[in-house]
Amino acid sequence: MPSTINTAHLLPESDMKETPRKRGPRPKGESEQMRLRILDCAEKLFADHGFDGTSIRDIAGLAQVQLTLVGYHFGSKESLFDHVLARRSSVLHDERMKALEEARARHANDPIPPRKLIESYVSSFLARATRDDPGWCNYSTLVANIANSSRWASLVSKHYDPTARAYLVELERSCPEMNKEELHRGFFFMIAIMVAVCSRPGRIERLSNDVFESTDVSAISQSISYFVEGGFRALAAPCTAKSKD
Amino acid sequence: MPSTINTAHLLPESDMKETPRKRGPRPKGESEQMRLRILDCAEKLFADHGFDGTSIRDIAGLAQVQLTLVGYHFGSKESLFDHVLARRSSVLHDERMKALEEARARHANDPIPPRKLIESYVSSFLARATRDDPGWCNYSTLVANIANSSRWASLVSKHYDPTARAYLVELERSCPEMNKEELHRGFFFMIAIMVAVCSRPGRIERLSNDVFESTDVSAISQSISYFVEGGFRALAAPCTAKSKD
DNA sequence: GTCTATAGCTTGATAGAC
DNA sequence: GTCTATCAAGCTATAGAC
Repeated sequence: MPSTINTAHLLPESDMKETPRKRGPRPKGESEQMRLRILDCAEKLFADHGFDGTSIRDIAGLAQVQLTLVGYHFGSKESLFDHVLARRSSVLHDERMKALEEARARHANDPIPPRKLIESYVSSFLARATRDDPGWCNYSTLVANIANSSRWASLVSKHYDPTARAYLVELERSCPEMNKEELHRGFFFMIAIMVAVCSRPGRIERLSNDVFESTDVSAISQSISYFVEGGFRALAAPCTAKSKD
Repeated sequence: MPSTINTAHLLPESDMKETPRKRGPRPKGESEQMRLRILDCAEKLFADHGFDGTSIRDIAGLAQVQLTLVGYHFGSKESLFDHVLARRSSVLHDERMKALEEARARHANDPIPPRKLIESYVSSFLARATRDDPGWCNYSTLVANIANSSRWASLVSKHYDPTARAYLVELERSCPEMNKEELHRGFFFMIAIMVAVCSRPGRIERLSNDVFESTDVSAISQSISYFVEGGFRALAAPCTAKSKD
């Protein structure tokens, strides 16, 4: 089924029929293109079929590249998976840390409102996941698929824990009245919601027998913000929530 | 590595060395035991390594059963997966529907408080997932692993949507003032949190550099309830949450 | 129902020519 | 860097003896 996927936008300019492909180095730049194509196609297939459900052959086939080239550029299959994850997680890390710095600067030494932190963390992922960029869409699906898996736990930690820790530290400053453990749980809940939303486009609609037609992303983003902020509030003041019935 | 798992509790009584295993039917009841053992071991391996990461050979090996017996009892590998999922999802369905009926009866024609519905739905899963029953632990891990995967979406829907829909209908009665779409989103968020908590025991603790030692389940359960209820409240009255900064 | 044996295919990895 | 060719090992599924 990989063969039905449109990857024309990833392929070399043309002349695919007259040249039966010689060996040896290509015109400069082409090698890097192939590298990227492998990465893009691996990303897509890993997202759709999982790690074990995807073979290196599938990837090479979709990327229209020789089988051995995958191993040449990225080593083992696991190493390729790591590269796929790393490429965009570093973009997210940079963006999130930059947003954090800016928020700190804007609020001088005052604590940053929790809502700002929540929105900053969530939207950097969600916005990219729901834009037209097919690469980021595949990536977010992939992340969602492995987010709840113990098998890839250490890989996920490696790529995402540094950012998460930085936000948690700031969040503690923003909510000094909150029990730290509750706060960390809330942050964990937030991440769970964030990735789940990306993983199953249309799930909410289907559950309601397709009464709701549109998957209006910005509306969902806003719902997440409200929901998570309300959740944090409830964790901060459980006495209110404790009111019986 | 399956060989290192202790499955003594699943194995036939003994005499494993003197009988080189004859063909033909076993003493009555033994066949059903083998069936269950296959199911239990499949559940464990699917949870730990995923569908594609588990081979029928692994399952047969762990269950100490002949390779072909797996196919005989459960058909294809996918069909076996379906059986594994079905066995306990039906238990959950029955329990949840019973709890729903009881809540309805207790509140006569009055709407059931949202918090009751949330706790009922979440705790039926979470309580079993965190008790000592290894079968339910494996099952909850398995469910968490596939919850965010598009590949198993239809399977998950088949086994869980009927219950979810029933709770959603009741929730609409309980929160008549809420926008239905927001309410459905909130329910979806709740499920995301519920499964994520099961999937990564210790994740919260590790994110905080192991400052928090215990994975106190009942505390987490309560946090989820507060958080989700607070989230619903925020969705119901976004005007409050909308307050700038 | 249980078992042996094997068909028929796919897998990840690599040796070595160019 | 790219390609051909091939390997040993793994896989699911099934035919057929008992």
